[in-house]
Parts: sequence; structure tokens; C-alpha cells
Amino acid sequence: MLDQRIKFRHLTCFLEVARQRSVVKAADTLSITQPAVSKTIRELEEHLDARLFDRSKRGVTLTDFGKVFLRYAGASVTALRQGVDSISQVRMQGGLSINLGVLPTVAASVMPNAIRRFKSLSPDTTVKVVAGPNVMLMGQLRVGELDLVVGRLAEPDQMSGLSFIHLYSEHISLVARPGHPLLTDENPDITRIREFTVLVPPKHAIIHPTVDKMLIAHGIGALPDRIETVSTSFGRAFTRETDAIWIISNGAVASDIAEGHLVELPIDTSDTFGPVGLTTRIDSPISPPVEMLINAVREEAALHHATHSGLNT
Amino acid sequence: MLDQRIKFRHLTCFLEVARQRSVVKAADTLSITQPAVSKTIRELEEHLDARLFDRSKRGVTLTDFGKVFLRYAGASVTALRQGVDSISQVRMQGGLSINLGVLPTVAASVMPNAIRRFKSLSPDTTVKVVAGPNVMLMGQLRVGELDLVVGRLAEPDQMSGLSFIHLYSEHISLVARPGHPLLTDENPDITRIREFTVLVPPKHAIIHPTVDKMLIAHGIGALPDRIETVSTSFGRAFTRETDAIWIISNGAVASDIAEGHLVELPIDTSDTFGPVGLTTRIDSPISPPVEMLINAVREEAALHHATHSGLNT
DNA sequence: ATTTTGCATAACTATATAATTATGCATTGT
DNA sequence: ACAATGCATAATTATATAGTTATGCAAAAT
Repeated sequence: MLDQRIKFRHLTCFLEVARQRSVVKAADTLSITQPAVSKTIRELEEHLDARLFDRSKRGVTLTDFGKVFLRYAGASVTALRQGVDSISQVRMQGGLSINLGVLPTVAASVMPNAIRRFKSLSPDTTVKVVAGPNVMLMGQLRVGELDLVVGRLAEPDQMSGLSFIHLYSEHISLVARPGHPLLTDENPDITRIREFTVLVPPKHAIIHPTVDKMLIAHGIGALPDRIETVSTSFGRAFTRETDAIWIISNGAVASDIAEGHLVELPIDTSDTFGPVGLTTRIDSPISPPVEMLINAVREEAALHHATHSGLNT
Repeated sequence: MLDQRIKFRHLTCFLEVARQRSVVKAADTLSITQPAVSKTIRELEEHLDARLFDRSKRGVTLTDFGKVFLRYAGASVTALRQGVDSISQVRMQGGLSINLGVLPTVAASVMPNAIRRFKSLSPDTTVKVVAGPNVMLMGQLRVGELDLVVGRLAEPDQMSGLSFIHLYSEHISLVARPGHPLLTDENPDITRIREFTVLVPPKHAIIHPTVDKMLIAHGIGALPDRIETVSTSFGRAFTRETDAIWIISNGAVASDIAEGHLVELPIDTSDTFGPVGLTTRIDSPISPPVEMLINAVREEAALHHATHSGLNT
């Protein structure tokens, strides 16, 4: 049971005294008299039924209780401050907004449903969806321009200061149009893809090194006829209309495969398995609306994974 | 500036009304009269200078402002509740404690200093350090027996419900005693390691699949003479005393290499690069003491990486 | 040996608080 | 049309609040 007599006044006073390690100094910055501070602290201690400070003649120091309570008290007033701030934000821009970076893997698979799910819970929050090269998105995330990036786990050197939440794993697929010449074989010779135009992810894409490794592992060197593309819509259209082969993360084409618009080449890509998830900043705490979006994405991903897992195993 | 007139009474009242969508019902569960609730809400609205509810004749509904404020208000009182709770916890068990899982990679490199750093900031928090097979540690983490696991990123299928914070990346090393026969060559034939006893990580180790891939990539099949071991102290002693070769994550033997007790075989292990970091539960929020420990580890890792990065590039 | 520093306590006071009861008023439902 | 519902407002009151000034007291500093 929370003691209703505890007020924010007590917490702010406590925090200030703890910070300054001095009743007098705290009183000064709070613009009240020293006895007022003494009394407020004593009240808080009585409400909590625990000593928060050890008093000495050259200042005060936190007790064990105080040290522990300090963090939570800080969190509590911070939350309220944020709440007050966010209200004025809403007033200004007419609604909260979340800035979301989306990588190709999930842009067409989980995210549409995830965002719909989120909007049904929180219809007044504007969600801004940004796509682009992952390096750019990660940069924006680190700077605070984005609140969240969804997609494959980026290269380690890009992940400093960021936190990753795993959703599911997927592999990379080689897809072609139905009726493609290579599909006639049961076990096609993978090196024959050199005979066709191959769409590959560009150098800055997360999956680029993985694709390279895979090609090398399968004994394929540099591809003679290659197109580098970021655009899944281009890749999709081009692959369906020509004999090109498209190397792309499975999630980006899962629905096309399911619907028969594209066909996966029967080639072992098990070592291209990689984690897909949510990337956030580690320092700034996750705001409640973003947390809701995260939950929506996780739920949707679980659902998605359950229905599509057959493709991945 | 936070309006000091806002009290927890206002927040709890607001939360209750929001939950019940009714002033009368909220008044009932709060055991006060309906006008008292009306007035409290009005006060809060005045302090925030924003309408939180739309009043109608069949209950009240949250405004946009209210919806936004709701989350933060909840977070604020939750934090205070936790604070009050944690005090009684401290009283009972005589000090907060953190349960920490440590994988071999960091057990001997970053963690000792990181924990020392943390203890200097927060000497009254007991840190319990647990080692063991990563599968077990991850299981304990998921159940809540551990608060944090530090080490290599686990396999994706173990990461559901967990969040990963990247610290740095490291590769896997092949080490042997100084003066080992293979070290005489400038560019030794890696397949010759078959001639020696090889210490490899056991099947459940995180790096096991990576090691396997590497061996295959270098054209080495199954090793004829192998010892599987979890124990770094055994591995260390055995490798120093015999001609055995030890395949182990670099972090576990970095100091031994630096001090010349062990020597790294000049073999390309660049594709064994993998992320090392902190794994936490995603659902339960990170408690302030754990957050402090996380920061300590991050700072120490940054330092560690800065001084040791020459080894990794 | 003083003086200063730092906190605690006491006595006091205007104001705010947190309820209460009583009443009003506009919908909703019958 | 009338009762019931649900919230708002007003008047009232005991109590808590949030400070203030004045004073005391022990440890540090000079």
C-alpha cells in the first residue's frame, strides 16, 4: 500500500539533498529555509519508516535505504516530468508521434499488421515510418531522430549504444519467377546462377556480407551479371518479368512466395540464418508509447513466426 | 518546471478513473465520495492546464491529453511503489543483491574490473556472480533467477524474450604454449593441428557452431584427438603444459596472450567475429541497481576495447 | 578557545487540503 | 413523462501543510 501522504515535494527535496549531500545547500537551491528541508526529509522518513540519511556535522550521507530509494524516487519524478512535457507536446503538434525505421525484411511482412495492431490500441499516436539504408537508419536512431528500428541485426560496429531485442530469425532466399529454367532440376547446380542476371543487395545492406560469404561457400566467385538494388518493389517486378535471380532476405518476399508469384530456388541457405528484431537506444529510457509499439511488434512477430515458421525450418 | 501541487493522490485517482471510465466507480474503490473524485480530477487538470477527460452522461473518457498522460502517471506511481517495496526488501535481506551470469569470454577480462567499478559506486549492493553453460544461464535469466548475463550473443532461438546490448566484438583464437612446434613456421598449415590434441568448446557452448564452421571452412574435418572442455582454468593449464591447441574465445585468454603465457597461432579467424554484450529480460523493467551495473560494464568494456582493440583488427 | 558550520527542534501561522453533505442539471432508459 | 444515472458545483469543516523565525547543540575549522 502506497502511503498517500508522500508527495512529490518530498521526493524532489530528497533528491536535491541526496545530490548536494547537504541540507543547507539543498534548501538554498530549493529556495526554502533549512528547517523546512529538515522537516520535509523527516516527514518522508516517517512515511517510509526508514532512515534515508546519516546526519553528521559536515553534511549528510545516504543510508543503504536511501541509496536504494534514490533511484526509484528519481524514476518517479522523471516519469511525471515526462508526462507533463508530453502534454505540452501534444498541444503543440496535435498528437504524439513515434518515428520508426523499417528495414526491407519486415517492411512487407510483420510491420503492416504490427502497426495496425498498435493503432487499434493507441489510435491517436502518429507513427512515422521511415525506410532507407540501414546505416542511415542506425545513425538517425543513435541521434534520436528515430525511436526504433525494426529489421535484421546490424553489424556489431554499428551497434554501440544500441540495444537489440530478438523477434525471430530468418534466412536469405534465392528467388525467381515461376517456371524459371533453373527450377526444372530437382537439385540444380547453384553455380549456374552465373548464367543469369542476379539482383543482390547493395554494399551498405546488412545482409551484404552474409550473401557474399554464402556465394563463396558455394564456390561462386564474383557474379558477372549483377544488379545491386535497395528497392524491393523494383526487385519484385524485375524478377517476375525476367529470368533474373533475386537474392533477398526471406521476409521481404515471404508473401510473394506464399502466393506463388515468386519461387524459392532449392538451395541450402541455412548458414545465412540471422536474427531479426528491434533496435533501440540504450541510454534514453523507452517512452510508454514506444513500449506499446514494441509490444505490438513482438506480438505480431510471434503470430507471424507461428504461421510462417514452416518456411524456415 | 514540475508543479509541486501535483500529488500522488491526484495520480492514483486519475489512474483509477481512467481504468474504470467512471467517477462514481472510482470513488467507490478509492473509498471516498464522488465529489471528492470530481474535485481531485479537476485539480489535476488545473495543475496540468489540460482537460484529461471528456465528461458525458454515461461515464467519462480520456482525451488525447489524458491518454498520453496516463502512461507516464502509471510509470510514476509504479516507480514510487517499487521504491517503497525495495526499502522493505533491503530491511529484510540486509542489502540489495544482483544476480549476474558470466560467460567465459568476459569472466577473466572485462568483468573483474567492471564489478570493481560498480562496487566502488554502490558498495552495499551484493553481486552474485554465476558461471555455467550458456543455455542454463539464459534459462535462469528468462525465469528471473538472474538479472543479467554477460558474454557472447546466444543463438537466436534462445533469445526470445531477451534483449541484447552490444559491448564489443571479438573473434575466436587458436592458442598454444610458447615454443609450440607449429609456431616455428611463419605461415603454418592449419590442417596440421590435426596432429595435436585440440581443446574445443563443448556442444552447448555458444561458440561451438562458429568453431565448427571455421574448421570446415579451413578444410579440416573432424578432429581425431579432441578434448571438450568448459573449464578455462583446465584449458589454460593443459595448454601451457602440453602441445595441445586450444580453440577459445579471444576474451578468455587475452590476458594470457598479453603476458606471453600463451601464443596465438597466426591463422585467419576473421569470420568467427561475434558480438559480446549484455543480455537482459525484455519484459520486466531494468531496476536502477542493475542499470548502474550495466553502465559500469559498458564503461569498462569501452576502456577494455580501447586498450585491446589492437588485438582484434 | 573561539568561531563557524551544519543540522535539529520548537513554536507559530496562514493557507491549502481533503474530505464531507446537500443540491443541481443534463442525459438515458423505461 | 419520470425515474435513474452520472457528473458538477457549492458550502462547510477539521486537519494537514508548508512554510516561517528563533534557538540549541555538537563537531570542525581557525
